[in-house]
Amino acid sequence: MPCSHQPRPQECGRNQGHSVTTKTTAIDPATKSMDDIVALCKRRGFVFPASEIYGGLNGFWDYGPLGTQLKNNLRDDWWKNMVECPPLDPDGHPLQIVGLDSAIIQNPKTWEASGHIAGFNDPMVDCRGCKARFRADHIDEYECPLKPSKKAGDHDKCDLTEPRQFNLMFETFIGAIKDEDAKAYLRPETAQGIFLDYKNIVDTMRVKVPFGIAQVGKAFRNEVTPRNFIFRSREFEQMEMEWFCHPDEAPKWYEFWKEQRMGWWASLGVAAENLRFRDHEEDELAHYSKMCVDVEYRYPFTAPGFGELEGIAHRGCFDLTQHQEHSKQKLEYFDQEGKQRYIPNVIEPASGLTRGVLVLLCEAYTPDDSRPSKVFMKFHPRLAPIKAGIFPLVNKDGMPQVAEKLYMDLRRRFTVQIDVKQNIGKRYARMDEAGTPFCFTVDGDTLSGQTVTVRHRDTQQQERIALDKVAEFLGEQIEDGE
RNA sequence: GCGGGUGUAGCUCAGUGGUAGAGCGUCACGUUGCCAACGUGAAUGUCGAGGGUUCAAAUCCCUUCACCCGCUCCA
Repeated sequence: MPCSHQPRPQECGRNQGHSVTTKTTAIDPATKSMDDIVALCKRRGFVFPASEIYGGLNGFWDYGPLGTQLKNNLRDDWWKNMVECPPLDPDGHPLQIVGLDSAIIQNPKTWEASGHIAGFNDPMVDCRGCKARFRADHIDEYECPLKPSKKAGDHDKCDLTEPRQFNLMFETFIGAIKDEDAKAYLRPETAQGIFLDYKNIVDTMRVKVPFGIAQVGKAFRNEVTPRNFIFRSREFEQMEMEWFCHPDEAPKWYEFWKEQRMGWWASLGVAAENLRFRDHEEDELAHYSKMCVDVEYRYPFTAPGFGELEGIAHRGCFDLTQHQEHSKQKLEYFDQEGKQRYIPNVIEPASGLTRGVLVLLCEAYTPDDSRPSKVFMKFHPRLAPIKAGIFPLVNKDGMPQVAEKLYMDLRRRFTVQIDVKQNIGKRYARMDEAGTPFCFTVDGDTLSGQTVTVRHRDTQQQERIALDKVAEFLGEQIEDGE
């Protein structure tokens, strides 16, 4: 679960020694307009407002055909790097991480144990005079801007509303009868499902501490103010991994995962200057956390400042201890070699998948007045929703037939599109907005020389390659990037 | 939740009480010889939604919803 934080000025946070080097050619996000990005997302089928024909629904978004593909590609890359081919430990051995897909609705006791029911139900008080809202239990700390010399506790009683409950968890009811006994919650984070299945996994999967359990899935929070496109929505998707380790080794692994996670984001083509770490101050740490650092991105709406993308938290033994107490099930780990019994500590890299999609969209968005589309989406080829467009230069002289054959060939391995309509420039322009890194064009020389042109999205340059090497070319480009 | 702004075709917008419009995009046919070319034709709207005033409402009034900005909130 990403940790909470207050926005801070840019100067307060600095990259703290991560060793990633990325070429610094990125466009300043402050020059990108969120309105333009949102408009392109709709125009090209990345993201739509949810239930738009009924006027939409605040805090909910649909991922269109290209957005879904982009999100799946990001999710798959995370899964591959976390579960299927996890990083090597400092000694060069592959880490052990297994996958999980737990239920969205769990026994409600889960959320009592995790602290969410207590933490999600802060009674809030509004001041009618200065329109401020604050926690009822913080009433003495609050300073009213209208009466800066006075504390909120000094307000006239009639200025303050009664304390009101704000429940940030979505409630639902199990079964057809809607009463308190049937009340349940949509999970506000995916992490707890991992702790609930921790014992099952230890018992069945032959894992030994240290090991990890990874999960990708939806989570729901009844946010007070959904804002900034898909940055804060009420239904969102998380990618979380809980790393279980010996308490003595937790600080080491905390540093390890911090570096790993930053490295992964950089590997997706996110410019180093738009990423940074920000350590949480002691007073902003969540109830469960001993240490927490955010990976932050410079979003167009936060620039020149940064906003949260992923949180790496040292959760100590809080969660397993809580669940052990509440469930009365023994969740200790027995170390055969060390002959010791203990509750593992947890390091949690938790990122927002949908927030990651937003980062990819913002980072890829590249205005370019020199081209017909005026803008193109510079996705890393590995993440691009469409890998290549296949075009006959003109729709005659046998070119469509050759293009069709190439398409039928490539579609088995890659997400590709064929387009025979209208002129070639229009087709290139559409692919620029979709962020398609390559276009293969069948022209007159294809018929005689068995070659096609490759048009590169970022440079608009063309080169000629053999028709029977196209699949190989595409495979290499997607593996290595451009 | 508070304050301000916006809402008319897929997009950008015009229309201030009297038959719903333009450009771009989309689609079809023709054309095409590498970057949204051209010709002809076509589709697309309860003017965000609901209610009210009026002979008549995109236009005036009320309510509501969504989005944007600023607060607030974000375990």
